[in-house]
Amino acid sequence: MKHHRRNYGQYCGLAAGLDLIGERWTLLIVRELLSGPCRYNELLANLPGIGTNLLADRLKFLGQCGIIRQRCRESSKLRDYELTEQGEGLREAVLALARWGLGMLDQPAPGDIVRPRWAALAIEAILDPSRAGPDEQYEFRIDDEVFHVSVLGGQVTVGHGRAAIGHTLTLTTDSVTFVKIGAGSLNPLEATLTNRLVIDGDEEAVVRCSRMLGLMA
Amino acid sequence: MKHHRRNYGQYCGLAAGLDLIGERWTLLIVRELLSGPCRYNELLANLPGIGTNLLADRLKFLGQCGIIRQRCRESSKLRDYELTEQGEGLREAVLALARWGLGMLDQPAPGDIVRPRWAALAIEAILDPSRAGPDEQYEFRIDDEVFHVSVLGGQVTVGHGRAAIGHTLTLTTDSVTFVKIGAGSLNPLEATLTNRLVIDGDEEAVVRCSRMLGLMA
DNA sequence: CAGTATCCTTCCAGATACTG
DNA sequence: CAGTATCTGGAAGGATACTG
Repeated sequence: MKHHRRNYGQYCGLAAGLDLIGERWTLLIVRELLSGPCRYNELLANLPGIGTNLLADRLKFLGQCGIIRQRCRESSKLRDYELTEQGEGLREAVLALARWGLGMLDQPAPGDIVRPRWAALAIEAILDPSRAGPDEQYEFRIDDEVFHVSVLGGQVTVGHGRAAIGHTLTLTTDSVTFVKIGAGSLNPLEATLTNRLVIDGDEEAVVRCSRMLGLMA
Repeated sequence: MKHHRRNYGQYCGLAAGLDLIGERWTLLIVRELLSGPCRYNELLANLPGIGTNLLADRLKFLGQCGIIRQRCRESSKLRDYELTEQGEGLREAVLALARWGLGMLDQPAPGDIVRPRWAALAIEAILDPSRAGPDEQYEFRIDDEVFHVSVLGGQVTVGHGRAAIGHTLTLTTDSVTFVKIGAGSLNPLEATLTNRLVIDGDEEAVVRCSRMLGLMA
């Protein structure tokens, strides 16, 4: 006998949305899945503190709502979770919230954890596609992970792994430094001078990339 | 002896944002304030189920975070709450979430409540400023409240009350009908035929308005 | 690896009473 | 009117142990 899931009882887009993804941890699970399918234990590892029962509950509910689905890979018996089209539709909302949250962010509190993919989220949140230049790709090396930003016909996408074709710029940094830059609490120039940020590539590309990320006028 | 407010402990824009506005009711309070300053009892009345202590807690916390402030009107001793600039910064995130939630919304469940201002939020969520035409204003009469949409130099704003200058279109409907249209579960043409939606004004203006709201190609 | 099951703590809803 | 204070049952969250 399942009890009613608590909901706001309002016929309103926001309230209805929050009834689905407003509970604790849910949007962070979506954040993880926005950068690609994940296995159960990957989620558990990237969401320190969640507790396995809660993760299972959330995944089950999100599955019932049609926001995520389980993908069974035939090769191995390992299953993983991925966003459905509906779930992918949360990207804009997540980026908007992340952008706002970045603006409210200051220094990391002692004990705070960071992940390279959250820095990648920051990239996606702060970049302005309307300032994109001609087609090219950038490679971001954050801690031990690699991401690429590709500009293609005015469309900008951020993805995991190396750039498909040759990139015009390589940026190397650590997660904290990048999040700080995104939050505006660290000047990219200062980070470069202290060697916490290393940019390698064509000077013109550096200008185009910085402009797109809103780091210079 | 204050307990620690539960937080995610992640140095990430999204997690930091959720630490501030991720708790139950919080974003709905922000939603209310996005359409203008509100008094305590107004909030209480527009958020059925919240409970006075919880509302007080949330308002206090939002105040401490600098997301809202209390405005003391000298004329009367009545105080009201309004968003700070930081709080206003949540508009895009709220609209993005509302847009997504609208897409997931079906029919109102029995017992669901609706408010005209939530329908106004739906207007704001679905309208596409890039499809705005020349300067003009529209007046929306939803239940017993009036809102205006004004197009001014490509900028589109939705506000409470009547349009400042003459409007080229008047739309009359009820909250449920409008939210349904926004959710895509009711065809505006059908609503017009059944008289649940009445549009009055220049035919050209109707086309421009519908286009901006994404109700026609 | 991918979850259940269990136990305990904290938070929330709803009611009510009180204050300036 | 605009809150604060207190109480209570129930639901949600967190930690840990266990299982196919």
